[in-house]
Amino acid sequence: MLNLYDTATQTVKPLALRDPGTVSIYLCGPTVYGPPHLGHGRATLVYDILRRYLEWTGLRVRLVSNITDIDDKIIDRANREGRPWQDITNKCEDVWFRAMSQLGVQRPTDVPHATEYVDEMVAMIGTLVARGAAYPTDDGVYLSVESVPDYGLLAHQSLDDMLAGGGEREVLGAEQKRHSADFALWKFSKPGEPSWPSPWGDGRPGWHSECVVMSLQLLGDGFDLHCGGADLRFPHHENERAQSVALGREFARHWMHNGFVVDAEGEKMSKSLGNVANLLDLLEHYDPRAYRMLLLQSHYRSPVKVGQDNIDSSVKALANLDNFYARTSSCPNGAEDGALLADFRAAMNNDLDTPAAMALIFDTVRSANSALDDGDLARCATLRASAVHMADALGLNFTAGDDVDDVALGKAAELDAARVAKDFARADALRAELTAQGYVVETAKEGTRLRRG
RNA sequence: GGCGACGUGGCGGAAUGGCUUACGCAGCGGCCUGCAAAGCCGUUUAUCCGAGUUCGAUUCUCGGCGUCGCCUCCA
Repeated sequence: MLNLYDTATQTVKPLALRDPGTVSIYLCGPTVYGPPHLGHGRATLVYDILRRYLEWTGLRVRLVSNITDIDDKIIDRANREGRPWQDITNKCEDVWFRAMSQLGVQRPTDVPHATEYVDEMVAMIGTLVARGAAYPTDDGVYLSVESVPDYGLLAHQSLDDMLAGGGEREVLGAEQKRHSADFALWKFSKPGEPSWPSPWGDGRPGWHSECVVMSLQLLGDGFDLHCGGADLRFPHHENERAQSVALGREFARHWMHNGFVVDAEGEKMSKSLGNVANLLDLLEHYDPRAYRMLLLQSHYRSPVKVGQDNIDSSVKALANLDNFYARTSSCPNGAEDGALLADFRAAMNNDLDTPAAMALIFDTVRSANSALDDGDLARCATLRASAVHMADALGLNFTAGDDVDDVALGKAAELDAARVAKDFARADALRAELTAQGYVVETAKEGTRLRRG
């Protein structure tokens, strides 16, 4: 059973399943108005690892992750660039899923779009108004946070305390709000802006409503887990929960939040700070597995520094795992080591302790290499199968790098012949040539082995 | 000001009231090799400061110092 930190109770507790055998998860997806940044990459990788692990343990996972395709930032960009807003959202979504695919992040089981659920949102807002929890003003419809008794549950702060600080912040919205923490469920549109009809006036939904409607509709009341980046805890998740409470419906029963990506100075990387490190750049310049490896070696709730040193270190670790995979390819099929897998599960079940899980994999890899060196092929096969199986649970694939062309193979044969003939000058020249072509040249008992490095 | 998280070796990063103080990267020494590479073995460097509880604390408590996050843009 997976034990997971729950933001609401601030404790690590078992992830209780509403429906035995099936896990229902809602993950807040991106607002599609720009390229994905490193923080997006971290969030999706963390939950991809969670999903894969749950499936690996035999559970069915329904993972709903939305696309916010209507939002002020989208409209702003469309106006700025003078193009249709759908043009921006369509392109950004394409880029998003291409990047996710490169990262090895599986597509969610459901990808609802905010614009597909506007009618449902209008209906929900109508219910909230009817229940006295929401009210219209000159510029939209707002939820009254004071109608939600435990507002602040996820923020771990009372309304009064929240207002006590941050006094310099500009309060968004009309002066007509009953409470400065009240948030927009519906925003009336200005001329030329995208809009949908509603009983209160044409407009568009506020950010926090879509997730409530889509999660409850697709996953049902009292779904198992709601996830997202730590910055969504408040206000976004708090406000989702507030709507659900105001509706009288049971919302997520467990809340999971991943930590931030921080820059070299240890400060949060985000778009608003203007120090965006683009995920696409990372994917372009490094093995796409490197980011996953980096994240696996830290805990999902800790801040992760993404810098040159870190990425290089992950790339090297990955290369060593690939080495193992290639050199042990002579012992491919073995039964897995049950005790080892039990240790692995124990590590993962402890709030997804992936660093400990990776330590087990590295230990296993070393043992497998030793077994191979000792000629114990049966043990090597068992350890190899175990390592591959564990890595699979984390979405980590090894590559043998064995796409070697015939010309290179010919040179490798020449190299072996030169070594036998003790023509070492010739052998060194051939090796240098192959290395220059990007091959890792390894001398094994059975002859020279080439791998893509 | 309020709330929360956290300070472990050269870097990243787990765990733990005492047992040989993970794991990755880097460094050093060795085995192997014609030399390398790959692999294996060994090894160097650490628990922010102070007090308390305890037979014993890096781990628990209190205080201090410091870092980061949230307090209506945000993964």
